[in-house]
Order: sequence, then structure tokens, then C-alpha cells
Amino acid sequence: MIELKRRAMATDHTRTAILSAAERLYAERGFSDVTLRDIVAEANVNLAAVNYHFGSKDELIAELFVTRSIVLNHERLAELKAAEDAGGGRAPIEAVMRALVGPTLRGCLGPEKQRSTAARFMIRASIEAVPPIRKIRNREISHLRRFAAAMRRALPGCADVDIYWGLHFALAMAHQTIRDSERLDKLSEGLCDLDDVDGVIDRVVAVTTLALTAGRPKTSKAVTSRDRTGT
Amino acid sequence: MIELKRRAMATDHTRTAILSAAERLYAERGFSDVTLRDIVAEANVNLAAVNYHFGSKDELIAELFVTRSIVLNHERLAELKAAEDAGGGRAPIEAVMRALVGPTLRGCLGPEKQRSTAARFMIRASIEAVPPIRKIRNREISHLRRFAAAMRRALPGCADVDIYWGLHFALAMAHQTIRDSERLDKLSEGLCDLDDVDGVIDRVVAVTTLALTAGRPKTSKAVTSRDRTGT
DNA sequence: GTCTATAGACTGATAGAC
DNA sequence: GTCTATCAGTCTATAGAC
Repeated sequence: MIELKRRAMATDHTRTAILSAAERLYAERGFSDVTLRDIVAEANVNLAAVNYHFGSKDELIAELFVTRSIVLNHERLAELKAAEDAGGGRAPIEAVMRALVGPTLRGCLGPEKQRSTAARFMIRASIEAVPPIRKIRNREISHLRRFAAAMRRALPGCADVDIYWGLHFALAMAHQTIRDSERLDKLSEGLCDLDDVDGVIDRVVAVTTLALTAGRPKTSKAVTSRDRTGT
Repeated sequence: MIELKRRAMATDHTRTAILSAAERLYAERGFSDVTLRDIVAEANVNLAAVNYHFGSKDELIAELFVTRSIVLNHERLAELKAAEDAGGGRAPIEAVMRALVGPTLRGCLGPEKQRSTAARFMIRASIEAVPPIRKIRNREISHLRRFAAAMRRALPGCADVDIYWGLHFALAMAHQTIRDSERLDKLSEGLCDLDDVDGVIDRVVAVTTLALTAGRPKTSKAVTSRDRTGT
């Protein structure tokens, strides 16, 4: 299979043409609005070529998403490693969270005109959450565990359950900001500046850090502010 | 149109049969896996009846979603009003946020077997985010403004921009918890108890409140902890 | 008004010639 | 590896029965 792939790489215009045409169209118009016929027209290849090279429409989408996810995960881990190396194996919690949400937000926020096709595609993937993409997302647990471990190193006294909730909430804020940036912009009438990417990252990092460290000196117990006042 | 609807209500088995069959199937198997033919088979009606009563598949989905959204919004506002009445027109910020995220989380979390069809449908709507549903979501701005106003009353000194970000983040945490409950469960190996609905609500409310009130007495300036340390 | 039967245009997938 | 032709399945639209 490998030698087959290597041989194909040199001459296989078709495969790459399909990939780039598909990513461009999906990024622009979404998964549900783009048919295989649209893609092959854009790529100037035959309809049957898609099924020959990828097996199905879903597998084409999956390949696109996997490729972009790998790049994203590498960026995250590189930023995490840099932060931990700078701190002698332990990074401050702010830096860990920044490595988690920074690459995603930097890629997908900011002035619309400046966004790459890849970024637009990932935004679509986040919004539409088509079945093949959901399946892949569910396999990223091991990647997230690396961040949970780094968070544990940054906050030695923090209970595991709070680590996981913090990680979950950080991703929630980052993703929802990408997904619903338009709504937030309308709701706040432009007051929330979504083009100020660093500002947004700072906010997400600040809220998460606050939630993880509130009410304790620096390495005490976990957040226990679940006073359960209401119903 | 109203009198038309009233007269139809008495005898219109078909319409309601379609609605309930559609909601059940969508809740179980998702939007992309359920065809109109599946729905009319389940409802024991003719295929064309869907187009007669709803115009299109998208409008059927829209009607289902609008109906459930109205119920949800009523619950939220009722809870908000109760809290503000109890406090003489101003509710504490915790109660406001609880009214915002509580109804959604109570409906969509908890032991799987106990979830209503309506709740499962709303979870699907949150996960798949099909076009007709996205359109409706974008129209809920005015509803959210009521909560922004209540938050402003609860935190008179808080800057508007922080109010909006807090509202946005609260919804982000609530929705992502519903959407990705499975992943969080796997990641934490069951440590994060997603069946403890009140516990989850408390967490979301606590984090949001913390973010909105951190580092100031009670009615001082806004959160200004955007120190922007990193890149 | 309500519903049925039917036809149309479109989709993703595939067999088989080249 | 590529292409044509065709498949079964989808949503939509409409003529006409009740």
C-alpha cells in the first residue's frame, strides 16, 4: 500500500485535485450543499474518480478532516512542549490552556478575508458536524489526555475531576466561539471584538484558569465551590 | 389562518402523526439518517402528506425545532422571572445564569433512559445543526437580550462587553456538555458524573459567576485580567 | 380541504469498457 | 487509472380522487 501510494504521488493529479476542490467547496458552501458532481466539476475530473480514490463521499470528508486535525494536534503539542521545556518540564496552567485553545482560535478567528481555506473548512466541520467527522472527533481522546497530564503537572493539588471539567469547558468556549461568532457579534452589537484573536484567547485562558485555581493559594485543593444553592 | 388551524386540529391525525413520528425518528437516528419515507412509514401516511402539511422536509424540521425552542424559552424566562420577583426585581447573578442554562441541561442530561423524546430531539438538533435549525437559532437574539439585561441588573458595575462574553461562555459550556457528554465521560473514565444534572448546572453557574465577578469587591469595574502573557 | 398516486430531477454509488 | 452509462434511492411537485 505504501509503495502504491508513493508511485501514485508523482502522477496522481486527480486525487489531489479532488481533495483541494472538495476542501474549497466545503469550506465555502458547507457539506450539505455541495454534491460530488460539484466537486468533480471544480476539479475537472470524472465523477467515478471520487469513488475510485476515496471509496465514498464520507471517506473523502474523513480524509480531509483527518489531515487538518493532525496538523492542528501537532501545533498544539508543539506549543505545549515549548512551554513545558521553557519551565523545566512544568508549564504554568495559563500556558497549557493557551497551547490547547490557541492554535484552534488563531486559525479560525480573525478577519474573515484572511482565513485560509483550511481554516474555513475546519469551521464548517465544527458547525455541521457530519457523521464521518463526529466519528473522528471521538477518537481524539488520547490527544486530550496529554493535555490533562500537563494540567495535572501545572496544578499538582487539583482533583482529577476538576482537571477534566476544566479541559472540557476550555474546549467548549473555544469551539462555541468559532461556531457562533456571528451570533455573539450580533448580540453584542460588535462590542465583543472577534477579530482580536489574542484577546479572545486571553479570555478563554483567563476564565479556565480562574475556574481551576479559584479559592486556593497556588497548589491547594480543587475548586469546591459547588454550593448548590438553587433547585 | 388561525381559524383554519383550529378547525383542522380536531380531525388532523395526519399532521400530528407526522410530527410525532418525525421527532421520534430524528431523536433516535439523527437527521441525516432519516428520510421522509421512513417518517411516513412510521406515521402510516402518504409521502405527499408531508409536503402538503409542511411544504418541505426542512420546514418540518423547523416546525419541530421551533415548537421545542418556544417551550424551552418559556421555561428559562419563567425561572428568571421567579428569581427576580423573589429578589424584588433583581436576582443574584447565580440565579440568572441558572435560569439560562438550567432548563436546557435538566432536559438534556441525566440518565439516558429517562430522557424524553423531545429532549433527545433537542440533543440531535444541537449536535447535527442542520441548516433549517441554524437559521432559527440565529433568530433567538432577542431572547438572549432579556438575559443580558438581567445580568446587567445583577452586576451593575460590570462592563457590557463582559456581560456578553459571560453569557456566551455560559451557553458554550452548557451546549458543549450536552453535545460531547460521551467524550467527556470517556476522557474522564466516568469521573465526571454527567447524570448528576444539578452538579453540572452548579459547575457551569460557578465558573460563569467567577468569570464575571473575579477580582473585584461586588460592583467594581469589569474583569480586566487580560494580561496577555503569551504570544 | 384532505389526501393519494404518480412523475420528475437530483443524489451517491457501481459495473464494465477502455 | 479513467470514463461512460446506469443503478437505486432521495426530495419535490402536481394532477386528480375523496
